Amino acid sequence: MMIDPEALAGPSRLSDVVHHGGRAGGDGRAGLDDVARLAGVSLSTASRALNNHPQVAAATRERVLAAAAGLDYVVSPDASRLAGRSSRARVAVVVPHLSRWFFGRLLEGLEVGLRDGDPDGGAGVDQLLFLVGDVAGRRAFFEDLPARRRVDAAVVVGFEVDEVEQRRLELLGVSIVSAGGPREPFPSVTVDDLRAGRQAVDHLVHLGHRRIGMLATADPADRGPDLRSRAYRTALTDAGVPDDPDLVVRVPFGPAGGAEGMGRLLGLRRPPTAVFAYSDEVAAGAVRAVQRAGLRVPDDISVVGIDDHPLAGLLDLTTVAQPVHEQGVVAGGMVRVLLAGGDPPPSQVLPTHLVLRGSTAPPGAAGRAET
Amino acid sequence: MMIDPEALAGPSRLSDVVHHGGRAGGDGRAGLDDVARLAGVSLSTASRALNNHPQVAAATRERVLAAAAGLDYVVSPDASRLAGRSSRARVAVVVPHLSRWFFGRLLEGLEVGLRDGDPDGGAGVDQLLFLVGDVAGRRAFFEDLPARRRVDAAVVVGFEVDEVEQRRLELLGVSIVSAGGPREPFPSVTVDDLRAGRQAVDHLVHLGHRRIGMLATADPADRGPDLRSRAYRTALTDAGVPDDPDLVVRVPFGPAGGAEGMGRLLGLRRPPTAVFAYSDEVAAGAVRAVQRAGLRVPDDISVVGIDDHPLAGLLDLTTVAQPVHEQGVVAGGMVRVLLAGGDPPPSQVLPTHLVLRGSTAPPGAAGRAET
DNA sequence: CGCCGTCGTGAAAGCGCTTGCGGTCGAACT
DNA sequence: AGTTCGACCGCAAGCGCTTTCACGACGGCG
Repeated sequence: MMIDPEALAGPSRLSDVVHHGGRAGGDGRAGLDDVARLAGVSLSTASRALNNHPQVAAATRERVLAAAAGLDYVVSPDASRLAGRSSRARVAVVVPHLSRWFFGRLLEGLEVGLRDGDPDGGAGVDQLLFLVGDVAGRRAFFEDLPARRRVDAAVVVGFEVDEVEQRRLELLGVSIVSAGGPREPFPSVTVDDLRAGRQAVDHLVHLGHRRIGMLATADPADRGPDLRSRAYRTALTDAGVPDDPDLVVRVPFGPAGGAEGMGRLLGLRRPPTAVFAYSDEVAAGAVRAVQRAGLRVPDDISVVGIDDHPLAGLLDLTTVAQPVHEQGVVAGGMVRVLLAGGDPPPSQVLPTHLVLRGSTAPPGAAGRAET
Repeated sequence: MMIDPEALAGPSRLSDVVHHGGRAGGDGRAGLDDVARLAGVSLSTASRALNNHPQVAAATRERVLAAAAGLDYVVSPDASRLAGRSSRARVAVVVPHLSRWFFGRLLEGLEVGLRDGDPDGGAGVDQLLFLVGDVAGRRAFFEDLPARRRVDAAVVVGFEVDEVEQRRLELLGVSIVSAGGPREPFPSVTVDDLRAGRQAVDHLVHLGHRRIGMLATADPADRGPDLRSRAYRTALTDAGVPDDPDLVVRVPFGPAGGAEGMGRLLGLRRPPTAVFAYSDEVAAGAVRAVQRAGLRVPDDISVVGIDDHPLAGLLDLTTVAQPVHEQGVVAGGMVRVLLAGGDPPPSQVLPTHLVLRGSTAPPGAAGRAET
């Protein structure tokens, strides 16, 4: 340890916590040997008792447990692990962003999925957070593999790993689960982006729109096949609408990007009557841009997004909802299965559904804004 | 390890990675002894070389490093730690929510603060994530202290710890930094909520409002003195406006809460002409409620929030911006100082500033919406 | 009443690494 | 040329646990 224990605030005032044992106020630094001594047993027995080995007599176990409690003892995960026992499992959570609602929400779900049904009150699994947002961070993560040798499993959240990254990941030597992203090549839980996209665009088509724009995003780190864009294209093709490349603009993620993109679309000789945005955050920017241009949503232009972001309701945004929290929960469950040594669970695709709100209407419609 | 290594996808295809050493395709499970053998030195020298001890000859170091690289070796953090060395430091990140923009954004900052200026390419610090959102989780965290013995420092993000929680935290025996929350009792980085509140409310007062409502939040887990509410009260007192308890409503955090609260305010015999919301998310809901009621913002009612949420611009929301990302960065820096054994750095209070947008205007104003 | 299977417990051998304490050897001294 | 002194390196002792393996003490059996 390079850490100076004295760096903490003055003389610790924890004398009133416990002081059964010899050491006054067990300071958490008591060793297993202290416990054993206090309980009047050997190191081995103490260890066995604490690990619920069946071979120790109930009475002895009690004594050890009491001693441990008295000394305020906690096993050293490092030593425990070194000596072969699994201690509490550790999982790497690899996530590109955290300020976007989707990721944060998914992680909240992941946490409950990982902890779920742990009866002994102990938090089930330690989560090591790896933020790989920018290209540099991402490269560093896959190159240096900082999770190496320190996790028993990993979950990759919301982004696609390419061939070589995948190979690097396998070097971790642990099970990997993917959540909220493409469903290759690990056990994963996602939604069907293709279908979600179709739900959005088909909705516009059903309303009668034919000239439909798309606001796609171009995050340098979030590459991979953009299924939502593909859905857009096939939906239009299926509807017999000719392809018009001008109608697809690629913008940075977020409201600003959405506004910018919508600006571009509005600047076209023949602007679209409806727009499908990559996500609600983008859609929100788009709506705003429409309004700034003196037009109305949905009267002049319909906008549909994806996610059902908490603020989507406020913006009265029609969107395709996806179960974000649940994706996390399910992923957490998968990780637990894998940690328990189970077979890789089958990937799951969770359903999405269209949420009708006030940002879409038939082309040229009027007076439907308040519906 | 209870983890079955075979649980991973079939026969790993990593044979093409490296295979300098004796072991074909170093599988990351090579030990320091392997490295030493390959480099033709003793265990101790190998260790020293890898740890950049000055006492090893440059040539030897090179040889060891090469061997390590060849074998694709990584030290076992557990063993390393056990043996006394700090290995990579670990810090607990304790955070109540993750789906709220503020927290996610702050954590992004924290990550860069923790990693900052680490020239050797290694990710500076391991972050252990602890989500303590609900009361149960919070209780569990402080009671079981799952971070015990596994972190070298902790940062508490965005919430206040009470007396007994603080005492529990000290049991961790490590330095603690608080970020984005109340500034007691640890080294902390925050904004002055009192001042931020004043900026918001004073703004309304300066515009000429006298009947000003407040949308406070009541998260069961986020207790502690609500400085923003206090700021509201003193601002009004200073302005000579009599106290009217009806004008303060306490609602759950979020847009829904904001809408609900605004509904209550609008239902008053004499509704306010302006409202100060605890945060932008709440303010957004409030704005929406106003519009749903057939009134206009800011013409009929002004609304001001706090945060400068990314979507605030879209909603044209006047707000008091706070440097969220930066709070994280600074906190990360503090942690690093503490980890390095430095003295507890002084707490920092970062500045906030009013961002004027279209959701506020003098009472009874009209036609300023587009300004 | 002595033999053997169980149950409960200890002693001791590590897990993979770091490090204090010498030892070796060539270079700089006298 | 005989020493002295660094610079480098190896030996071995742990770090705090888990876990074989072996051992004493039972009780039930023949």
